[in-house]
Amino acid sequence: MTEIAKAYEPKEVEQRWYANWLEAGCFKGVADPAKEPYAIMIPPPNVTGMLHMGHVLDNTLQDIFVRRARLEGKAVLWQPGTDHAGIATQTKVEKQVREATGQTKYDLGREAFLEKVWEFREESGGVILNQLQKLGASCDWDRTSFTLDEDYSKAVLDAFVKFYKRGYIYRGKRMVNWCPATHTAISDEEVNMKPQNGFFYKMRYELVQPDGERTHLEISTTRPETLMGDTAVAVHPEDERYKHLIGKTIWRPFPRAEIPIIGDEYVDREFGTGCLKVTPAHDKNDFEIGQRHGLEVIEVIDHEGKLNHLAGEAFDGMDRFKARKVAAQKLEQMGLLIERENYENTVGFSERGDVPIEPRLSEQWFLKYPKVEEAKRAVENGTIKFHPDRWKKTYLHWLNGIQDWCISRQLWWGHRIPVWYKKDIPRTELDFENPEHVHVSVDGPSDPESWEQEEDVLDTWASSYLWPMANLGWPEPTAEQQKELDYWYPTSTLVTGFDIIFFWVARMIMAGLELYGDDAKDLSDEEIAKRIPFKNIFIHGLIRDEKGRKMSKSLGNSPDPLDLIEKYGADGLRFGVCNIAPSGADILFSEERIQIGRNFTNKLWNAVRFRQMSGPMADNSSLDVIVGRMDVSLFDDYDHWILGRLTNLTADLEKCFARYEIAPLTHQIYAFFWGDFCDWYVEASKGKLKGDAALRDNCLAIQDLVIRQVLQLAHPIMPHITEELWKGLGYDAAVAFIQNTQLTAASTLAEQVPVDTSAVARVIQLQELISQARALKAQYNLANKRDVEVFFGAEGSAAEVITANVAQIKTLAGLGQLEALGERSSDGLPAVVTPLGSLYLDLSSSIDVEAEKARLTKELAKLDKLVAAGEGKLKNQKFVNSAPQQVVDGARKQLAETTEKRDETKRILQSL
RNA sequence: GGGGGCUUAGCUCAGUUGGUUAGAGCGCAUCCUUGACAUGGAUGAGGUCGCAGAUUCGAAUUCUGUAGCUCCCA
Repeated sequence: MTEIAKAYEPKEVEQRWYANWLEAGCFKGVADPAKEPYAIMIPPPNVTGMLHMGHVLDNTLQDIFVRRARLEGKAVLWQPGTDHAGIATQTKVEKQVREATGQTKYDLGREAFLEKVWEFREESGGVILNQLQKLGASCDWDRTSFTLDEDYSKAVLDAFVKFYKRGYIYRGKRMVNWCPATHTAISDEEVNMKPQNGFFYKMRYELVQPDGERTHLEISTTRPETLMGDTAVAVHPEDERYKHLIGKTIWRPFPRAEIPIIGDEYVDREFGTGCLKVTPAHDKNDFEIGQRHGLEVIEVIDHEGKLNHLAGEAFDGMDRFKARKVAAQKLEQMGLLIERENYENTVGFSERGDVPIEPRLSEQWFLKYPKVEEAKRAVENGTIKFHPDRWKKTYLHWLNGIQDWCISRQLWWGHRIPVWYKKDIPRTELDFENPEHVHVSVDGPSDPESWEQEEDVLDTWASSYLWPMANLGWPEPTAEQQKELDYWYPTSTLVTGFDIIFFWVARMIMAGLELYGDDAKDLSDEEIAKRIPFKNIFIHGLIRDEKGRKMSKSLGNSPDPLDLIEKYGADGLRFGVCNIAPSGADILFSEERIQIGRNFTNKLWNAVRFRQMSGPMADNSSLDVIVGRMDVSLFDDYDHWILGRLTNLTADLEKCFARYEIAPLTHQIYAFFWGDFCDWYVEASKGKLKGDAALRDNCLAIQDLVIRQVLQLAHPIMPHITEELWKGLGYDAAVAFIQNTQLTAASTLAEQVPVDTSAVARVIQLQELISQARALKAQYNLANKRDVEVFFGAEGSAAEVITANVAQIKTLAGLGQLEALGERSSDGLPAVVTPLGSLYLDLSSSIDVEAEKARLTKELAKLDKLVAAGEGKLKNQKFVNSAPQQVVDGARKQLAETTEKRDETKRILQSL
């Protein structure tokens, strides 16, 4: 730091230090039995994704945790990597290919298409990781992992095979959420419910045998396009209106067919007409009703969301939304449509395809979740802790109503399911119990030519749920990997957003419990503690825009983090993001709100710059050396005070980390450094720095100590600037990088530096006095005059405090003279009352008596109220008897002070 | 329908187990380019802590009810 720029220029500093760190191998995770391990597995971003604000938040928090852990002397591993993001990546490449050549993936074929995807991933797969480096992320990049890496893939298949052999995985024809845009099944968690404006159609189906009263039944539906697949009409079995019709039949209007009327308790009598058309092929509930009553399942909508020939010739090949209108028209023409009313209902949308999902019957692979009870127990008994704690309710609630997970996807990009079918046996005749029919293994059959592999791949989450263990060498660790597993697993903390508690967090826990270790039915608490993937889960909110809307490309409300880094610096952005990251669910983001980060880095920069300008640099190589430069006999009240505050800050931050309370971090550091250190301590020091050399050097040693500690405390949040300043002030003489130093604990600090607590109390009084003096000056538009003369009316100990600190008071309040009032008359002088007695402004002329009277009258009223409140409280015997002694004493002291201030204010007012 | 969360200054939010006179940042007003910093300094205005009860000597904080907003699940 030879050339000191006036403003901090982050760009060059950040690039330089990041390169230095990489070169020195600062981020390497080295298992060291002498140290406590601390490991975080990154939530893998999509391999083809771009950095967005959500990543910035998530990774800044992780970096804060791991950098703090290093300063606490732990061995740290932050494992980076990406996942293959099945649907997202495949659709992206499909689109690219289509735009470039007009070809579909079917034109290319499976292998050629996958080559294209791999090419795409080679080009863009590293982008997001480079972006994380710009943010300063201290991951062990040598370990960068990808869910389709060879070893990782083996782990995924191995898990599948183990689950299959243990009976957790099965194949079945079920209703799934079908995405007609991406042609694949998706899990319940990938369906977003959105309110939609549509119509509620009321129509009539003709009874085959009229019951005398009526010839038709009225039926309500939002989806008339499915009526061609109706195979029954259901009523509630106890519905007086209809129950006599159960067992009779009714005409489906088109294709015209006689279908049964059935009784089923699922039907809500109050809803609509109380008659429900049942389409088992295209509605989950209808399917279940169909199962109960043995109904025929007629599929009339295909995988693309188009109707097929079973819907009738007129509809064959028609899109489902068009078919809805056409079906309604047709009903109208037939005189069967009674009314069409506006209706808002919620419709499930495919997260990836962003089209309404189509419930569809299809052959899929399912995973029955293992170790659900243990997964609950681990969280209930605190083996795994959520931070904030309340998220465990969400987790437990989900586990209580958990349904089997559809893990197959009709995609090509992903882990192809390791199941082979014998070629000469028709699929419908396969016996899954017979290994001659169906082969399940990681490596496949020894005679692959006589087998056909399952076409489907696994859901991406069915690979990333192994992330913590597979990255460390599970399931077949080498001797070296075994050591790593023993050392790092279970990992320390998982940092992620609440939106993937179901998708990922819970599944990782269950996978770990089932797979990490031998096959076991019931697990003891001890075994659970060994198998869990992580011990702590830090849940943060989602970043939204300033109006609370989700950030999205289409709204254009999502800033590019790289632009923000360009403008504010990575450290500024990190500080800003950390500063607005409360524990609540949503974080409203606006650029305005992160400017504080840039401002703070600049403040830090300039304060250190001022330290350099204030006097000669001295040996800063260690805490002991700096303490050795200090001379307690020269300490003034401010010296004691700032060191006391520094110890408090250190202790407060220790508490924050221990409790996973991240929100207060930046506030604490900001308030101490800007408020206490710069605004008070440095300002109070300015006189000393120009005077006596011994006093000056003592003061500089204290500043060096404070800055050193603050740089360490702030380093996890702002790694680059703190490293630069660390070197700039020569703290690096013994250890090259700040991250390799030990953070001094609050308890050690308290032992090293003597703090006179009575001095701390005096400074608080002095600050009040100085603020009052400044306010008095401002009242008379003298705020910026530095030669103002002020008298103080204090006597006794208060006068001693003022006299001892007269230089600092003059500097801080900007006074030319500060003398005892003595024999002078204070009549007519503007005055303020402080904890150390009254101050009088020497301004006999040009005083606005009326304004002064008004101000003091207002002040007096306020004080009267406070005195009354205090007296009332102390008159209350119950309060005096039952409140703790210190509270009562405090109230007495408070009242005494307030009363004195009130009386003094009254006296001054009367003297005017 | 089930579950969670929120409601404190104009805005965004802190407020630890109830305890002295409820805080911060931004914004606003007034003044200031004095040799660290205008990405700055000083001062000030601004709050019946959603509403109604209850417990308590004492409630922003605990409990009950209630209103509004929001998220998740069905």
